[in-house]
Amino acid sequence: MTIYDISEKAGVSIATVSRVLNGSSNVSEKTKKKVLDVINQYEYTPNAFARGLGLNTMKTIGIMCADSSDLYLAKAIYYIEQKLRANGYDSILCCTGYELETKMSSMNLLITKKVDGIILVGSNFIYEKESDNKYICDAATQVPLMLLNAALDAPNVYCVVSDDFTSMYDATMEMINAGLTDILYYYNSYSYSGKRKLAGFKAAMEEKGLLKNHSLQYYGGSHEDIPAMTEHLKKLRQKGVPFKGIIAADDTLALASIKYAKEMKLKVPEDLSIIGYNNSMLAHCCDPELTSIDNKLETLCQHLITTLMGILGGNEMPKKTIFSGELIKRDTTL
Amino acid sequence: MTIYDISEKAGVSIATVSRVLNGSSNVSEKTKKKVLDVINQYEYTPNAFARGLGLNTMKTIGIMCADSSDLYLAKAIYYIEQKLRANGYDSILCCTGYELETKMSSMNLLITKKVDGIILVGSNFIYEKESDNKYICDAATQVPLMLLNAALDAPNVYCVVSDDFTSMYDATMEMINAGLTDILYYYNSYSYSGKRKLAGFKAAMEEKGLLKNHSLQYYGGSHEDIPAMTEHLKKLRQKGVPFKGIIAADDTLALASIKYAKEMKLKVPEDLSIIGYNNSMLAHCCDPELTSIDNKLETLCQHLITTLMGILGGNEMPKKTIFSGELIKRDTTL
DNA sequence: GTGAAAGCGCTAACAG
DNA sequence: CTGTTAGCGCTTTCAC
Repeated sequence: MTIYDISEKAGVSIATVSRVLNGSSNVSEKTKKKVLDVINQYEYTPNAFARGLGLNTMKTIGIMCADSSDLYLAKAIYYIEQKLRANGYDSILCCTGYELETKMSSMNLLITKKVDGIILVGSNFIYEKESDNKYICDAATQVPLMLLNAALDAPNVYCVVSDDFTSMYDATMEMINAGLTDILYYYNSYSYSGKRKLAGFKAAMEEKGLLKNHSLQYYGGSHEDIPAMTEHLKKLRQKGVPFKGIIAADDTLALASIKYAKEMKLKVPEDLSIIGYNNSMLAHCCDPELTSIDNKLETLCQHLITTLMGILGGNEMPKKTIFSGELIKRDTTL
Repeated sequence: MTIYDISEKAGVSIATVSRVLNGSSNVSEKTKKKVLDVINQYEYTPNAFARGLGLNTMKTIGIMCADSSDLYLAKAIYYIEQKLRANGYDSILCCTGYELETKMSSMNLLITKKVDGIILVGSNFIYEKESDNKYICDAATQVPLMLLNAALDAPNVYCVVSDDFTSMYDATMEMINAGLTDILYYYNSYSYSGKRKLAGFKAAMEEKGLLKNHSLQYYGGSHEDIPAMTEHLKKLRQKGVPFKGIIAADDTLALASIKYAKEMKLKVPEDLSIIGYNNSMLAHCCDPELTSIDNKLETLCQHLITTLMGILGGNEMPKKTIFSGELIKRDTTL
């Protein structure tokens, strides 16, 4: 069933059918109804490929994320997909993994598929070495590139970020002001936002003259392996590293910290204060419940989509937007 | 840059270019190289829309899931997307929500977009009322429909399921054999697999003559609201419902059960045994760590994709495949 | 082994 | 207000 069949059965030209299909003006109510009746009768729907060819768009946006099963990324994808569809766009999802090479090939694939834009979810797409970010700039010559929680200054790339630096700075200050001096920063990523968080922590600690050699503790294992993280902390303690507070770059790491406290018979927060990041569902999963930084993910996503729609609509849009986070206090801090 | 440009620059016809592009036979090595050189030189890539129009496929599969941020569904999506791409297919993701109406509209959208197949992730797409499943059967007249952890006997729909009945039956028996008699089944879904699990529990309990009126406890609130689940259990105890064991249809519910035990100063597993379902990362998030049923999600996904690829390749494939689960014992059971 | 040409189904400019 | 027609870029017979 094509537009030709419909036009024939309705006794009009294909142009007229196309017009009613696209809600175009300048069709008399009468013929409009006539056409619509035939369309409904035969349950005709236009061929998306043909339309795509003519319009040079199929109204789809590529979403890239390293791992869609990561709690935080999954939530972001959920928001983004919903909001895109509310704007008449579909999403092609690409779980790229954490390797540059697979990211590049996913990017190419999306470009080849002629998506209208690409959203990079999460800060791990930006690399230290400028040349490693070339794949993003290249892609941006073809379609608008949106970064969620990452920043890159290049033509046609737009960033929406949470102010991780300030969030972390404030959280650290809060812990310091509660009287703690030995505070550990426990992190597992050198991504864009990872570095911002770390900088926020360092700034606060240095300001108070509390930063020590051992203050920064990097965990290099699997992102989901909580027992391994706990083990890592135990080793630290065995080595004699002292700490009364842990600020984690991620709720998972914070959860591992709570487990660690339990295994060491430390009371939380009396013996050990803990702050997490992301304010994910995990914050409710533990005992005591986790104090965590909320970075307003839904707001970020909403803004990102609004921006993208603006760009696709041909409007000038801000290249970078920053939202501030908020510390949600629960029971792992004094 | 089109195939015409290439053909011109290479001094051949577009047909020849098309042939080398599609790795067709019957092109002399010499002209092949000539064409390839031009293609590489201009970094030409064929227009996916035009190709789609001609071939009537763009090699994309629609993935529907109620909520991509649900821990279990997110994992499934991750596996599925990766395996699809490994087979040369892309995924269009649709987060449908839990309403029938939005599911139907998502389904239509995917059909309209002319995907090559649709995967329904999770058992909440199948309804009690047969007429409510019509949207699936209708869609299946257009493209193959794959159900993950759900079953529906209809033409062109294929199911890959975990044997939830047996998994739950075995787990229940195990708890009974450990000496418990007052066991609560705590669930939050009447989906296909939800009902299978429930049936497994009931079968075991009835077999031992232990099923009581209050054995089955339904939680109707938000899927992520752990405090609400905990509260629900407290109310139950206040009402005088006795239980020494909880079998949860979901790790989240099990986690809430652990929280409940803590708040009531009950020792786990001595005073209260708990078994969860899905063996998600949550099982490691709690203290004590959660005994949970693993339903081999990756295996299911792998098989589902293999089956789908077979169908798309024109092969006869099994309409329903069942895998069995496994109880992973940790510290919430005796 | 290669080229010419007929679609694929739709949109949009142009003519009436 | 409606119809005619020329693409959109590729695949695929069918000749040569």
